[in-house]
Amino acid sequence: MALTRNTKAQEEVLKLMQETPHTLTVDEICEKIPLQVNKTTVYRMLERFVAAGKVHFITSSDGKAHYALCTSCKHQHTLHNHIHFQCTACGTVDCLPDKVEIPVLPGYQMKETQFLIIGICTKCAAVGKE
Amino acid sequence: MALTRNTKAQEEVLKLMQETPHTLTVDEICEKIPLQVNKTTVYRMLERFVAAGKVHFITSSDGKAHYALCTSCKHQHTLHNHIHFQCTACGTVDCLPDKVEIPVLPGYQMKETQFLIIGICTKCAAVGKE
DNA sequence: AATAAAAACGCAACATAGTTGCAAAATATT
DNA sequence: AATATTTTGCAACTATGTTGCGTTTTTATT
Ligand SMILES: [Zn+2]
Ligand SMILES: [Zn+2]
Ligand SMILES: [Zn+2]
Ligand SMILES: [Zn+2]
Repeated sequence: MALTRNTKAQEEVLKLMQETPHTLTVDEICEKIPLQVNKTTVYRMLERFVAAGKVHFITSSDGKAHYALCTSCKHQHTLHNHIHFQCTACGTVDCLPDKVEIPVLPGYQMKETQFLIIGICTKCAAVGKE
Repeated sequence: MALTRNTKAQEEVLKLMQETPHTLTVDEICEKIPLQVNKTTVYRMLERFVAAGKVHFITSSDGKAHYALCTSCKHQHTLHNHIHFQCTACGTVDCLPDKVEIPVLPGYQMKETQFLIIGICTKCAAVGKE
């Protein structure tokens, strides 16, 4: 399932995601985008991006979906073995360059992976020490 | 924050969790428990269990919380480095014995970890091959 | 056993994230 | 320009989880 049409809304969302150094929730996208776009539209758009392998998402511990462009995962679209860090102080969720060794699980069929570490990010930790 | 009082409801929930080989959601607990317990009560109960280090939870990719007793994590209550497997066929989420090497992240303060692999579990994969 | 304090519970109302159906608008194709 | 298909907006809805508050249960004290 690939993207078939170019729209202003899609362009804007992709541009915002390229310019943002961390993951974004649907609400954040709706807020920060210069164009007014309905949340349902953003949900369905992201669904298409994920299906096309352009975007992946990580579910934070409180159950919200955070979306990011697929940059380090050119070949394996589904098995994202990089780590995500959720900061409980500033609320951001980041894609980290650090990767995890995915173990072999005989008998299981892996489709997707989500590695999440929760804590205080470097910025917030630095502020705390001042 | 430790448990201070024993109640029928808490006993039943712990017993159910001990007897169940996979994680449980709050709704599943409310359904399967022989005693009628309000969902708010179960939520608060699990919150206490988690704070006491008796229980941990994993958030599935669709944002639901799945709870399990802490068995393999006697010492480090928060950093659960075992893997969780979410089956998209039967919906179950399991604690697997397989563990992940948690990388060192300089500058970050880790509090909690959630490692999730999504796919088809051994049981459902076997059924598919018949 | 009666009393009192604290913890746990139930209920209703609420908050939020995400979904669905359908009609309208935008895009690509002829 | 006409047509077919994709994408969008809206409103209503579902589901998970939370909050406030009054009541009940548990436990400790008298
Ligand atoms: Zn932070
Ligand atoms: Zn990522
Ligand atoms: Zn299964
Ligand atoms: Zn577990």
